[in-house]
Amino acid sequence: MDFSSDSARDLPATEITAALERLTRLFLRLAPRGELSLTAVSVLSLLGRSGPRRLTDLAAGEGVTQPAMTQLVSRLQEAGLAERAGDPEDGRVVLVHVTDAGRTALAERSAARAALLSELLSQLAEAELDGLVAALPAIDSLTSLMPDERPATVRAS
Amino acid sequence: MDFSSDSARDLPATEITAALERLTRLFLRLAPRGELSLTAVSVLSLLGRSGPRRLTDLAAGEGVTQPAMTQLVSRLQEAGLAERAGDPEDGRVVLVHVTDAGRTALAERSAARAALLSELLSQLAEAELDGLVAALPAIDSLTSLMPDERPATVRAS
DNA sequence: TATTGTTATACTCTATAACTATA
DNA sequence: TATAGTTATAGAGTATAACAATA
Repeated sequence: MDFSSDSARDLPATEITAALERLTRLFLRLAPRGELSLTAVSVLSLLGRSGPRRLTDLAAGEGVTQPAMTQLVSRLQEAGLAERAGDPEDGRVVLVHVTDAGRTALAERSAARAALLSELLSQLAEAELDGLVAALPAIDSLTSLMPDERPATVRAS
Repeated sequence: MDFSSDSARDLPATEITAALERLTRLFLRLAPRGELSLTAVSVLSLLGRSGPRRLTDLAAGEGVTQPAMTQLVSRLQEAGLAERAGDPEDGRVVLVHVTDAGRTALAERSAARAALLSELLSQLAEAELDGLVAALPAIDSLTSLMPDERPATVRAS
């Protein structure tokens, strides 16, 4: 094998960007109406994995403003998916917990999404699917490289 | 090589779904504020590639309602990125054109995105980058499999 | 009548600015 | 004073329903 030429390193990021853009659009349109927003999913998922978090930390981690997180948590709370609790060590702090209903909703959503995507994946050629699997490590790395502090406005269409 | 076992076909779609979901979120947060929405980009891109289109066709193709497309085109027009023109053959029809400013804005946005992503890609190991490139055909197929008629509400966080 | 597009209205999610409460 | 969080208000983008104009 020749490791010195034709490296992927030489490929313009433009191609990958374009592909990711189409993929993002596909993924957003895959969502049935009335579902949890991507930020909501991300928050519930984090709370489920790592336990209660401060509202400010959640806002910073998700790249949204503190008021936006206040409102998201309020919506989650009204839906019974999360709860606010005080911090005994600091009266100003709000600790956000995921509820059992929140865990259930998250699991159901994941299953539904996987089913939808599964249907699409089943239409891929074997080689294409292998390619997708080969990309998983890169996706893991990329997403862990994501800076937390970017306060980007997320617009979805 | 063994093509009969350990096929990617056997992998749970759950893993791929989760990875693509994280990737989508990363990509959405990569966007500087005040940018064009994904639908706007998709519309301008289509108009640039294939020429003027009817408003109804654009709405169907983007999976949004006709009123939503009316409003998007109005915003694009106010921003000078697109224009409305009548169809001499059918007085009811509005043909949407991209302007030179629209082409420019699209090109600049693509370049900016590619630059941001490039920075992240440069931090990947060679093998990871190769894996990402290997996934491009699958992403192309997936996005072309996307049904046009899904009227999903697009929520981005 | 059917089709094309717009207007009216409401909802979700976001932002910035101003505010309250605690440290 | 500084920090944590909320409230107030506005804007983008979407939907459904009702409408106008043309075929």
